[in-house]
Amino acid sequence: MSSQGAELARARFVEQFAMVLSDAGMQRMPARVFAFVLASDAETHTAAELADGLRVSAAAISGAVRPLIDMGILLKDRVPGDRVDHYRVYGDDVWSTVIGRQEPLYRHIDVLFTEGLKTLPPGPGQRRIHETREFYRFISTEIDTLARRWRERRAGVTASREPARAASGE
Amino acid sequence: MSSQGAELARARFVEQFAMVLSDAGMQRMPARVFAFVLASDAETHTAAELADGLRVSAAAISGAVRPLIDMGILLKDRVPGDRVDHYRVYGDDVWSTVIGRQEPLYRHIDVLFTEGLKTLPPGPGQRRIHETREFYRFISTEIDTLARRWRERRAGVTASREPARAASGE
DNA sequence: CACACTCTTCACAGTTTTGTGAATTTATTT
DNA sequence: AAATAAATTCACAAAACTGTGAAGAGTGTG
Repeated sequence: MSSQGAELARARFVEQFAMVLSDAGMQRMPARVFAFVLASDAETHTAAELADGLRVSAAAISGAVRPLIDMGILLKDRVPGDRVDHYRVYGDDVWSTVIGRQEPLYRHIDVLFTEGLKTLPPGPGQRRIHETREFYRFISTEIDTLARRWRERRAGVTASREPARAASGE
Repeated sequence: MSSQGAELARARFVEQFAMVLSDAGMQRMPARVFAFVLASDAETHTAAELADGLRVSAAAISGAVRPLIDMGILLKDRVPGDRVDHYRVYGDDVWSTVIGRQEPLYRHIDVLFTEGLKTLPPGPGQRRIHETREFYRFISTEIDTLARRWRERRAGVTASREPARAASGE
């Protein structure tokens, strides 16, 4: 069936999902593309399909897709003989990818705090900033553990719903 | 000494720290106040001090402080006999607080995805969204572990620099 | 109770973001 | 090479966001 209503519901969900990502710091348009790519049934998408599905211009897609590619979340490839780009998510475990790509951010933060600590005079402020640097370092290391544990759990989850199953979620 | 230069350096650091928080989704002004409160040597701050230290208006402080209080990061109290509010960070372990306050967000996300899953027809899209919900649930649970482990590590870090020490950070 | 002072709210101006259509560039086919 | 089609860039209009000054509300003091 795949009625129009169903597609409308999907579009609504994509938008709300995108807002969650947006609140978490991702720019709106890339967030939309990412949400769309996850929630849609196709494995690859042309720019036209994205533009069409999200009801935005080709220009917007072009701009939104680059940061996602830079982040290593999306992959662009063009099959010789076809003259359109095909986008698809990198790897079969997006969230591991997303987790992994945080590292440069934490490196940047560490530099910032280390520089800052050099200029702060001793005192409660310096103490708190030092502790904050330790916190970010802690998170940075824990992220590896987190990624590993996620892969373990994911194996369990995907195993339990192997072939595409019946209807409703849950 | 506490030369003007030193305070200027602190202000610069505060601004950069605030930008990190801002990139991570916190609104700019609350981020500034939070960064300022962490990096300054005082344990409590009046609105006037915040406005002065950040070179912004009292109105801006008023607006910035509310979300921080709502998040449970800042505490406002007024000593009887004084007619100004005094702000200070809640608890002595800010980052545990920050971690803890994520829960409502994850609850919201879970509802959103569960609702969404009801409307998505079976297929790769539904499968990915289901997996994404599992991912968020995973993170949500892991956060408790993370908080506990942070408290452990923090005990070690603070112990090793007990009284405010010499100069440069690290 | 009237005063003094702080905090908050509000309308607004300046700035930044966002997304578009048109023009340009890049790539592919004939 | 010329022609065609897609992707990107660019200038711009619309919308959202920020922070301000001023007015108003709340609170403690004499």
